[in-house]
Amino acid sequence: MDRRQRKTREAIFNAFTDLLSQKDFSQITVGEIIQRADIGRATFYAHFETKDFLLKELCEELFCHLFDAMDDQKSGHRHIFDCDAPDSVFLHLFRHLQKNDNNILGLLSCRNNELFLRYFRDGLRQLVENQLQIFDTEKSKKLPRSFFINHIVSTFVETTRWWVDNGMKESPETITELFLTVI
Amino acid sequence: MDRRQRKTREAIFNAFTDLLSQKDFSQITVGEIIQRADIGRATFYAHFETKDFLLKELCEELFCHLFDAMDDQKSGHRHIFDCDAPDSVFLHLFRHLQKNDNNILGLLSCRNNELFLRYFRDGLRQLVENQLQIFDTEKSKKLPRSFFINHIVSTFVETTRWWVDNGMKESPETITELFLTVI
DNA sequence: ATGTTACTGAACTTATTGTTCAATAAAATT
DNA sequence: AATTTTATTGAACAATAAGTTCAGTAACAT
Repeated sequence: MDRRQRKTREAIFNAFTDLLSQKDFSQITVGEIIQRADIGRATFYAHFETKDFLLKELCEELFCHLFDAMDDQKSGHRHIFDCDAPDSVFLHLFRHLQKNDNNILGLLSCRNNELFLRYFRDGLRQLVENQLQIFDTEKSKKLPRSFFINHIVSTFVETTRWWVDNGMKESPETITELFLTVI
Repeated sequence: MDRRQRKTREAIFNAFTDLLSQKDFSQITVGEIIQRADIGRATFYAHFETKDFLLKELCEELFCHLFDAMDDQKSGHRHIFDCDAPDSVFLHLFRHLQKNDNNILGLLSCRNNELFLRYFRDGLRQLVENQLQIFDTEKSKKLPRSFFINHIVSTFVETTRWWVDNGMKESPETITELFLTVI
């Protein structure tokens, strides 16, 4: 990819995440983005069809990065639900989130958009589906599969949200424990 | 309240819920609302400052109605977590939702707005907080209070969402059971 | 009957979106 | 090094929507 393209793309993403941490997605205008990114209006539209697509691509970058890192580590780990096991996928996820390399948490905070959460959930859902065979307990067999997956995903998202909204005082280990307790 | 005011207010609410069941909140314009409600533009703004306030007031009406009905029945019911008990608050909630008197479910469906969900959660949170003393189990005592409340509320919302998105094939009783199983 | 309040409709300003295009600068190709 | 391709620019443009204003009219209350 052209260096110029990479640079403007980066500039747009940076400006956009900055703005997202300050205000709701729906109130961010293209004008603000290009002003902060210091690029021309036409350039923005050369890269992204709409603001929605910008969010979509940003999410894809962030989440693919996050979930790919998980996928690398998942093979061979059986005790996904043993919170003492240092290789718990969920613990890894919480640790990655805590680092907050690319400001995922800013976006996850409650003032932000449903669209963003949808991408996060979709990524998680895939991850959980891949691991599902591992935790067939007596309890889970009574439940419809999609319901059960949905519940795990939702609980993970809401746990993370609670964590962020309360200042992330707890360690990833503690949060993983809380999460596994309620599951 | 003036009959004229009541009528236009009603007309606006009706037009708005109609539109909400068809498309996302963010894509609904004031123009569409007033056209469908058959009122003047200035009239709309005489009633509601913005589209956001319209949603806010609509939610307040719907949820106050819903949760007030619950409050009427809550006193004296101790076995809130016993799903066989016919007086389970959650069962009542699911039943009320199934009736869908005022199209809450249309609004709850996944394509709709975060703002709407926030009001729903707020109402639920209050309800759950009021009932919290009832279910102090060994499990729940280990958890931070706000985390636990949040978890119950989230699980209720997500259960309902799953129910709606899957066509509401299950009876309120079944859903209550699923809900209580994962809690 | 009179005064008050709510609705109307049309015109208007402002803000935002998304497009177009000719000019320019950077990258790739020969 | 010269040439071609590609990305960016900036400004102008049309289209849509938000929100305001106000004089005129209809409904309500006393």
